[in-house]
Amino acid sequence: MPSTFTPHPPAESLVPRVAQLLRDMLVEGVIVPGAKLNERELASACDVSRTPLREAIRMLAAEGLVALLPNRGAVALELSLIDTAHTFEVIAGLEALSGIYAAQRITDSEVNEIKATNLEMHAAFLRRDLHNYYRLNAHIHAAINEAARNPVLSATYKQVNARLQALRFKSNQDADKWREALDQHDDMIDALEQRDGPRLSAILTSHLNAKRDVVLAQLQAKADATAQQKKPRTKPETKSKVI
Amino acid sequence: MPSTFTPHPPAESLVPRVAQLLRDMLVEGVIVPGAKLNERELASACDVSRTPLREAIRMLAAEGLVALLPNRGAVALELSLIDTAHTFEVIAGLEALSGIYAAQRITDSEVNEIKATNLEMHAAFLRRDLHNYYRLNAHIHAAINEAARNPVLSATYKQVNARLQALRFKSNQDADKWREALDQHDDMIDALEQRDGPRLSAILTSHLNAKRDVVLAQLQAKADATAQQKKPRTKPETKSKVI
DNA sequence: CATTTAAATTTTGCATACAAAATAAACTAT
DNA sequence: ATAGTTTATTTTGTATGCAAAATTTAAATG
Repeated sequence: MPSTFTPHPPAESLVPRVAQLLRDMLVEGVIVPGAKLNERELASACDVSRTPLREAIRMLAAEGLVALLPNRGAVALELSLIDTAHTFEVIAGLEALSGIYAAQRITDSEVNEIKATNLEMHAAFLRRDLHNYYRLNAHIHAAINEAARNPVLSATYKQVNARLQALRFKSNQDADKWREALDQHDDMIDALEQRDGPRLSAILTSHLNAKRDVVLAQLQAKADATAQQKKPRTKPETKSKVI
Repeated sequence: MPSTFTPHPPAESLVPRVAQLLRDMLVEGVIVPGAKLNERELASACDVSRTPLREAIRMLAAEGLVALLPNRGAVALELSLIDTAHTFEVIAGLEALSGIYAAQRITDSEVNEIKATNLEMHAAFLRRDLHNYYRLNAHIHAAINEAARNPVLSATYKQVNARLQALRFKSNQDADKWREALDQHDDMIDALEQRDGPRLSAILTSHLNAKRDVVLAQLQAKADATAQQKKPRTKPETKSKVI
């Protein structure tokens, strides 16, 4: 109980706050995929008791961001190659759906905002500014989703998309594919301006499929590298702790 | 090791079990939309303490089956007309997506199983056997979803669909529309046999749109009736408890 | 008699306590 | 030493206790 007066009143309850903290940690990669969630540790880190922490963890489990192991707590979601492919299939479907409705419901000013963001993204590309490129890219996709004017769709999209974000696959990509992605974004905006839902939907689908291929290739490469690391000789002198 | 031998070992932990119990109660209508979930009451009904019950409730909240009200517990999901429309849009999109992949991945024996179920459903229609009609209908849609061979899609579909199930809109429908729905099912199977994904997808979309219209009309009618009920006179003698 | 206001009760939210299970450490025997 | 076994420690799962907030009931005021 804080005897020192709290600047902002008790605010909302702990569970949603802790859930958001954990969500951020998972999506930002502070908690890496496969890591186990120690209740005592996280509880003290979030400065709450285990009760609200556990309730938050259960919410994240229902959201698919962590997996619950009976009697063994929770671990951060770890997507296999096949899981990732499946998740991309769903995301592609949800974005395609967003595209259909966004084309019907988007306002002119929203289109303008997306156009502006797209230009900023091109600028980030020219500067090879990965961080802002990804940020602006995510912003465009989120804007299309919002323009679909369907909160159920938005929530579903965000939930599934968060699992992919937790992968943290923002590595530098092939220049050609990158340029291709930018072209697709230009096409998207064109379809949006013409309010051509089916075309926007098709572009989004192929865009997401291309992204899926890039991500899967990266994951595969990373997996190969890790496997290589594991047997450079028949047996490395000592188990070199890979931290 | 338990000294008193347990017929079935301790089994799994309480939270998943309680969550499924509550899920069933919500989907089966034992807990009606808008009803408040009393923790003490439900805990004793499920024969557990409030701790695992609360964790289960948080999971259902993340699944969208209940809403959490700060300091006021949880209430069973209550969908407005517009919420229902939004949810149907998402379900239609997810089923359309399932259709695309199911056409690519379904086996002959799975198609046969669906054909058989479809015939049983026709039989149920002839007998005006609502209960089995709805059961078999749900079974067909679930089978198509499974045939898409995408666990992420299946899970997402089930999660969103559960919210609609909780509406319990299984009232007797217009005979013409009903026949129409049956025709659409026949068409679906035809498209499946031909492995025509886009066609199956289109049929599923229009099928779901038709279903949405029926459900919305029913909800509207019910809402009108309730509104009517509310002012037959300036005030009914006593608040007649509608249980 | 309706409408506030105040007291009593219930209910939620959170922390703590304890048992069962899992994990880590220490020990023994080969 | 190494494998297996036993003991200690940690960690999870569940129940209980208590304070704050909300709800209900009763009293009081106009």
